[in-house]
Amino acid sequence: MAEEEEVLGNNAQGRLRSFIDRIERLDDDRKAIMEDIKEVFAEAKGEGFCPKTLRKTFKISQMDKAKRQEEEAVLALYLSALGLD
Amino acid sequence: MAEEEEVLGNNAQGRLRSFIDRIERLDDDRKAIMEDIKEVFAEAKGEGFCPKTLRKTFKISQMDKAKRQEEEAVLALYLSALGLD
Amino acid sequence: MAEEEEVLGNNAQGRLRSFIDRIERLDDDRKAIMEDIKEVFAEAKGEGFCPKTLRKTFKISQMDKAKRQEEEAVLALYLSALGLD
Amino acid sequence: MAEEEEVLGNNAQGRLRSFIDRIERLDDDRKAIMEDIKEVFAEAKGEGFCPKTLRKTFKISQMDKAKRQEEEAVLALYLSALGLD
DNA sequence: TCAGATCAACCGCCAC
DNA sequence: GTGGCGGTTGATCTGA
Repeated sequence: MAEEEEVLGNNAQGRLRSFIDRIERLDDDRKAIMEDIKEVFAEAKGEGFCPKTLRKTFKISQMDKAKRQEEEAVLALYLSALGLD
Repeated sequence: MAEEEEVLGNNAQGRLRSFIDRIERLDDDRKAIMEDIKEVFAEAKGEGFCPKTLRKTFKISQMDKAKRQEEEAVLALYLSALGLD
Repeated sequence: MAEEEEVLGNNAQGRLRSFIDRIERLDDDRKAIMEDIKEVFAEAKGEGFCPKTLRKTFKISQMDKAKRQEEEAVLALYLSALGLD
Repeated sequence: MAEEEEVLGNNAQGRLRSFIDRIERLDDDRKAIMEDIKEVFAEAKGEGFCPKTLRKTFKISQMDKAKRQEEEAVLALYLSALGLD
């Protein structure tokens, strides 16, 4: 009946450890996937595609079309007001 | 013999589509994992753990992994300060 | 009484131009300072100091300023871990 | 003839301190300017301008026009290849 | 020239 | 509903 480590209760302590472990595993998976994504961009670059533009393209493909056009309209408005178009 | 959509060449166009698709799939996986992580935090919160502290705890547990490497870096720093690099 | 350029209103247009101008000036200042910083590093390098190590040294000197606050944060973390937050 | 702190030589040590001090001062200036910039954006927002678009506008105003149009052309090409235009 | 690191901007959540 | 905050992303700069 030791008292050490009883601040949270052994039960809570075990749960805490379990949660942290699960998070760690999931986060490792996440990092692995991000590596994979980087590889795809690298491969595309190796075939002559511009990585920066590729990222923009992907982002736009994910965006709502209406919202995208609305944002572009506001931008065009500002640019026009400054004579930059 | 249509000429439309030939700006990139059919080949390049197919490659582009393939790359974007692969990225999209990987990104979906990534998002799914992030959802899982959120669920773990939510579950922990449901058991009375403070999510914010949990996050700090996880971060610190990761940092401690990195600590050894940081110590190496500090060593290198001091060596460098002595012009021994 | 021309109507062109009235999409934002002349007033808003002038304000926009003013904001952009102010930002531009400030950003120029910022860039100039960053050039100065680079010059200091270059000068130090010219005297035999390792720029990379110099950067780390500077960063550490700044971090130590922040250390006290970090310690407060750690205290709060532990309090939180005990459910006392 | 004390030996302490002689690793770099007193001279080099003084120079090092001087460099770090200069960098610190310049960096403080830089941070102050960034605060000013943030204030301008906040003020613009207070008058109804969209901060995000404002930032884009500023960035474009700083870009070389030719380069900008070239980048947009590549983006349009990719989007077109994906049928997203 | 390119990969890697550093840093500022954006975007969600959370608390108020 | 709003403001602050943590995390993520994107860009810039350094060093190989």
